[in-house]
Amino acid sequence: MAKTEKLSSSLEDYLEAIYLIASEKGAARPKDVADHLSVANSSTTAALHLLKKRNLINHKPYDIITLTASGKKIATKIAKKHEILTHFFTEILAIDKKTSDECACKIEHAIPDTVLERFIEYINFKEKNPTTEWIKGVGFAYKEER
Amino acid sequence: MAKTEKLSSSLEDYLEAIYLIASEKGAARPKDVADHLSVANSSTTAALHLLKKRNLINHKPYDIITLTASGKKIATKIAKKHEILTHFFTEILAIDKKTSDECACKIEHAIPDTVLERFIEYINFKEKNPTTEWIKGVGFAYKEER
DNA sequence: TTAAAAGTTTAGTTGCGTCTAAATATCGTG
DNA sequence: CACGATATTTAGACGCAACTAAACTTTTAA
Repeated sequence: MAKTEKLSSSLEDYLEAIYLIASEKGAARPKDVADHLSVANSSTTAALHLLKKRNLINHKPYDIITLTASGKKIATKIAKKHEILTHFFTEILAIDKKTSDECACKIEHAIPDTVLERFIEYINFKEKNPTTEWIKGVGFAYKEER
Repeated sequence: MAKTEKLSSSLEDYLEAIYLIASEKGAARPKDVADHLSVANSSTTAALHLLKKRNLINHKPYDIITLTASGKKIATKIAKKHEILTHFFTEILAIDKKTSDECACKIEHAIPDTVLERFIEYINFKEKNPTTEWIKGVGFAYKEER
């Protein structure tokens, strides 16, 4: 197994972009990634070298970019974080889509898995029990049980 | 009025640290700041130069650090963001204090004022109306009224 | 089928934020 | 009050992530 040092926010952004583009149109090209992230093409090239060195993507010069198995695993997790956070902002805090997306994009790299889990549980709880109180119920139950 | 370019996350951290230390023990010294942020003393010196250039702090070599009026205004806002986010994590998501603090510290720089306001309103609403549903009530009311 | 356009990479630069090492200043105590 | 401990600053370096400009490759269209 390759070294699993934490990715920088920047590299996470590139990986996520590749994942989203590939999901949408089959394969990602450097230009797509650069456009998606609003960076210069050469910045993407540099990032691709780093992601390839970590075995997260497959890429030969002038060719398309695909995710390796471990790259896909990480990218999926990042995209999910983004999605959950956006959902929380739009559906719970009633914030507009654009702002929600921007916030999610910036903070998704800083939210540990354990905290994301709580967001998910909280959202699910709210949606299944719209009239029940989480704070004094499940919230406190967590504090005692875990 | 001095140029009001957005502070980097890093400089916001230094400013917040100075504010917290000063609140607690009257005046902040470079060493206190360095310890608080777990950085080298010389990193703090560099940051102090930048904050002074922006007229956010008063500082002469080998002397204590104080906040200017505008520095205090910004620092207060950052500290408040931190406090609100920590409160949300601990009281709403029932996350432990340490993790909550770490998360708040990382994301406080990325949350726009408008979003923070929603966090505050949401927390207040939950605490005043523990059995009422925000999502289908006030949440949707916001969407219609604003 | 070839020339222009579009995409990609390389090379070199910059800014920021950190670090270590070394120089300098201040503080505290014998 | 002087000297050792502690704090602070300066100097110099590094890594990261972006940029521009220029070289090179691929695609497209006349």
